[in-house]
Amino acid sequence: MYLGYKGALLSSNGDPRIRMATLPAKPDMKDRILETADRLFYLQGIRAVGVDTIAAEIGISKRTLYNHFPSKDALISAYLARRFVAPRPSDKSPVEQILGTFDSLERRFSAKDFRGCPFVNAVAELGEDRSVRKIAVAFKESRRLWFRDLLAQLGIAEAEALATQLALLVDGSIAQDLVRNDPAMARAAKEAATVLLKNAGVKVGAADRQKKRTAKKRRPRSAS
Amino acid sequence: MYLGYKGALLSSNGDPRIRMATLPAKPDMKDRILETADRLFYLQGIRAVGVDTIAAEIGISKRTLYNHFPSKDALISAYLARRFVAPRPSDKSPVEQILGTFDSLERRFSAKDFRGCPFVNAVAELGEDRSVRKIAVAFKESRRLWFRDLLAQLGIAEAEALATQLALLVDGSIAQDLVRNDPAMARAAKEAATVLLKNAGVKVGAADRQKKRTAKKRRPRSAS
DNA sequence: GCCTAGGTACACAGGTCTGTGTACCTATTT
DNA sequence: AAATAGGTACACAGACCTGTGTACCTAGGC
Repeated sequence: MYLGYKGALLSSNGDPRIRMATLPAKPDMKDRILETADRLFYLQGIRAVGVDTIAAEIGISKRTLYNHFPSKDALISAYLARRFVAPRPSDKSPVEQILGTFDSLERRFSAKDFRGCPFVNAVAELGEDRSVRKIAVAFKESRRLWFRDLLAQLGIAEAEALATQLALLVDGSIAQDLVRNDPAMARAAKEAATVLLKNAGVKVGAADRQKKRTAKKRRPRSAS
Repeated sequence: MYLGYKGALLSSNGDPRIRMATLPAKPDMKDRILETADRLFYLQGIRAVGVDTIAAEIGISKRTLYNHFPSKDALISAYLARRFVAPRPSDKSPVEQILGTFDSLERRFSAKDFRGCPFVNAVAELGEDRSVRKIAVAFKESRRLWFRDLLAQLGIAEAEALATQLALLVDGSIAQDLVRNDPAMARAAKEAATVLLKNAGVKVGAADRQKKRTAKKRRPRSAS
């Protein structure tokens, strides 16, 4: 027997007036669908997850899903749009923000539900789909520009080129971690980023270099 | 009417003795299947390509395909195994080999049939598939070790760490090019790699830095 | 001349996928 | 009280997928 969401369960279960007044105050069905689709798409792959699966996971009927999204493609687009979050402004120094990026990455790599960059994965999976490519490019460029502006604040002449290189390190560590499942890739990227920054004339303080709580079996003298 | 491959066409087309002696010397059906699967899997994605499509592309029946590979999974494994090519030994200096990697990448990026790293793509698409992950890790590690050994030849102390960083740049540029379709990502990676090498005490000659045929709108003084 | 290996053609089982149609049920608004 | 909005249950169309069954045909080796 299919029960669906709680409201249905209760109301099909005796006196309908028993149901709690706030129950059908479901927190926006559309959001629930999107959130579930996000999780499944990201963890298992877009093609690997059918709309049936998404609906079943929430406990709604497929019909309801299609009442909120006209097609799976629309759901995919919404999924990627939802993943496009701009970095929030910070009080920290530009250098701290730049290097902190790699600390964040390391934390995310350590989470067991990290599965690479959703945009890169989507492009890899969906190939030449125009809209997917478009949003993926926009995302990559937004992060590059974020780096560039921070570097510009530091007065770096080659901010453009260096921002691109930092973006390479970010995506490289993500790809490597996706395959290897090794959060140390983020540390390696941070060390490389530090060298690049220093080479561009940025003063990198020791506090920026050593932020980690647990340094596991690292050679202490490894320069950067 | 279905004709299939040339041998069938000719022999069903009048006197059977007309057929050229070497025609059914088909260059190993298995290889043809694998080569076609490779092309389609790589360009369109593994899940996106059915065995029907592969068979139709060659002009053979699906039955023939299944006589050579017991399942699609086996075909996928063979595809990835085929992509696992170790870098061939070279006479060039270690530095030239390392930096030449990025020149090769730029050339590959410029080809219109480049679609990222097949191993990363397969992991992104197939998720937690054990055998896929295994071969992908092996491939990534083999390249990292190749870098490491070249660096060791140069007497670099931190060969391990630096090799990892170079690998990050390689995969970063691949991911970025997959999304952006911009071969310049390889140049950016090469410039970053040059900085890292110099920082490790490697002497990088001008010949290593300037190998490109056409330098398009580059600031001439951009350090590396 | 016969046998075998490896093709071909074609049907089909059984599953999954996206997307729709339809009838009903319930809560809120008017 | 009636209408509306947004659920549910369920069937189904139509496509596509992997994989199998079967009967045939042909070239080459014995």
